[in-house]
Amino acid sequence: MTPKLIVSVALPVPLRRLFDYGVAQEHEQAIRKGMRVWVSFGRRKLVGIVWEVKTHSDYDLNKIKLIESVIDDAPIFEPDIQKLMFWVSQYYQHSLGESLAAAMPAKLRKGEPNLAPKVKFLRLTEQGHAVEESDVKRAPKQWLLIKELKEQSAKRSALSEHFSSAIIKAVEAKGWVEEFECDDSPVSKFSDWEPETKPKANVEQSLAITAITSSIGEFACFLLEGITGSGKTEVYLNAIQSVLAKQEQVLILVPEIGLTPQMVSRFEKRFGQDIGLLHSGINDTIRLNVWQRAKKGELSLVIGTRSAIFTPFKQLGMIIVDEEHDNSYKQQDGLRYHARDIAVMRARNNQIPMVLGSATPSLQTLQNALQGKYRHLQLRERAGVARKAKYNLHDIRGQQLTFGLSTGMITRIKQHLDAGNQVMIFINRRGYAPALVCQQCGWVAECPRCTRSFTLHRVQRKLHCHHCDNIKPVPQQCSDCGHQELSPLGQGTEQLQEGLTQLFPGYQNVRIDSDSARGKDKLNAMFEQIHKNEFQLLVGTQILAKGHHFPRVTLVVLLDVDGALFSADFRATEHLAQLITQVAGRAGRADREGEMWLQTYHPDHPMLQDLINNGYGHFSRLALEERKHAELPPFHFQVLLRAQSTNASVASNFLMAARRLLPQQEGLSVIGPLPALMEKRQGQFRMQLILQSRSRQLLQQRVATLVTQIESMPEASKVRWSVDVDPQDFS
DNA sequence: AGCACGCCGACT
DNA sequence: GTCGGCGTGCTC
Repeated sequence: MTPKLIVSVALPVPLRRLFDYGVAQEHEQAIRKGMRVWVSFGRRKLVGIVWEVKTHSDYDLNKIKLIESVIDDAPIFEPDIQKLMFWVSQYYQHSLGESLAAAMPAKLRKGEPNLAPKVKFLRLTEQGHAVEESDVKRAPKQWLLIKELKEQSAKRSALSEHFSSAIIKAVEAKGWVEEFECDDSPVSKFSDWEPETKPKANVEQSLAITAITSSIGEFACFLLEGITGSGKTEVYLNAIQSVLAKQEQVLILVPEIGLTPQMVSRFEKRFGQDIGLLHSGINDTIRLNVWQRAKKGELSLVIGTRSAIFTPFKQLGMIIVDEEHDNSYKQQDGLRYHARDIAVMRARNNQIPMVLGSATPSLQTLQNALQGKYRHLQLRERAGVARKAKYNLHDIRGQQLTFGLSTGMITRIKQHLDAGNQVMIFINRRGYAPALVCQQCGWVAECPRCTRSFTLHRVQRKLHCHHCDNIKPVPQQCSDCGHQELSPLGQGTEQLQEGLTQLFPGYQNVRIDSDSARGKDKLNAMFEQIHKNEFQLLVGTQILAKGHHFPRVTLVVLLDVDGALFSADFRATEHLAQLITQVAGRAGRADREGEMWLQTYHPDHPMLQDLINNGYGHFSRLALEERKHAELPPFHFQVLLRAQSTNASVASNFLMAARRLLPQQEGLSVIGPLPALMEKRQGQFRMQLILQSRSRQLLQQRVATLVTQIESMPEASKVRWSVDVDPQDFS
């Protein structure tokens, strides 16, 4: 019998189309768009999202299968997210099913029920209610627990914060207390909370707050440009307060490593509410819980990294994207979305204001602000303590370097240390040395899969390929000539740390990079130690520049700025300027101005000159002019078609075939196929085709048809290919 | 992407 | 004689 109802289902497969299934009569009443269903697909079972409920199908009704089961009794995707995700899948040219899967908490993706999680509570039994203080004279702690439970039952987890497990077990064993399960009710732990006294806003802050709050209830996008210490967070807090007062919710996006416990506690203290946190350290259970409570409207505030942009809300009133220029907002595989850009679309759909905050706005956002698409709010005054560090270029041409440091720089570091201050040194390279070379014949230890030199890690006694995670023991001899003297070439954080131990024996140093900060709380623990002045010399990569303020640091040295000046990536100078400015803003304090030194072989480079003399604001406007002349983003839009294969010509032929599908057209330029910046990685040859246009609409249309054509191309099944809209990274 | 089918080479 | 290599093709 042919089914009366047909549903189009979005499935987590890379195929850019929907699949029709029949609905058995028993499910006809229950099924609606946005619900999850189990379906059989080929030989496997998948969780899909119902995207359309209809009465006929264009597909062969004899071949159509029935839905196996309907998982949800209410849609997990409400109309606003449906609309957003449809736009996402079109904009990023990605399968709708995979896009929706990326927007779901893992547990829902796996088909687990969308039930409110049960939480264990403890309550008194009848016997327990009868217990008097005199009955437990010898067990005062037990009496305290009983007394507390006489008032009301409580979460087991909350009780175990004040009572040891021995005490809880003891009263359970006596039959006085029993466990029961209940929905996790959002009992606020801030019942006795009193709002902290709000700092008085300065003129610029007040202007910003008024501008934002007067846009509540309509779409408006603000660029809040404020140097570090200018009180951006205070502006956020005030704007949030106005949204919360209307019983609406706020979503705050933060970079991957920007979410510090200090920041969370600042929000908790101000608003006295539970805050939903979503970042890499949050497990699947809590993730689902936050998702559910935000959707029900039980959480007013959610702070999260990139993927938190997909969190459903009952009544979203504002979105804030902090450190908007940060690159961790761009997903680098699968659905290659930019959370900031989706946020703008979401705010527009929902007719709510959004705030993009940064001390160093991305050129894209700045351009939007300059041409009036976003409102530009600036905080120029330093509201509180710190003063900005003073920039200096240090010409190292013809200088003798010890561990990458000039003699003059070593003296300067010593002076700062002897004055009781901390010194921070940046080097953008992990490990001991970026290469291991044979003294005799010049052979370099190379990763066979990437044809790039291995990085020597002395701590782990391993060669490590930073492009594919390939790890090898350190060879004892050259594999070309057999010579036994292999020596490290170049310098990484490990070697610099070793050097600092030698050069400054009286001072403690610490290395902070993704090797040493592995583990979830390790990084925060190290920052804590730095604040306690347990270390005076801080060595690290970019990770050191994000999110933290170092009031004791009065000298910052950047060792390798030159790489970015001549990079093949046109955004390298933008990123360097952002790094330099961010670091400068995070060092120093009121009573002593910090200094910042950039060691360079190119002290006359116009970009460095402009940045140190005129600051980021001037630099970025000049950089925009350059981008305009070079016809690069944000003035022109790009889409990258990537292809990889074990065979270089297969990848290249595929892209050439793709290129032939594009008609010569006014306003569309096609570059390539060209090898990627990382030409070979993990044994795969990587090629790319760049499509570029002044018109986003034209580009979008051409890519859409191109992708459809590629899908039916025979060469397409022989390569791994993907589309990257607004690529941030050409590696 | 999976997953199976299918047709050719080295093993018990 | 079979196990298993990855090329090809399909998924409502």
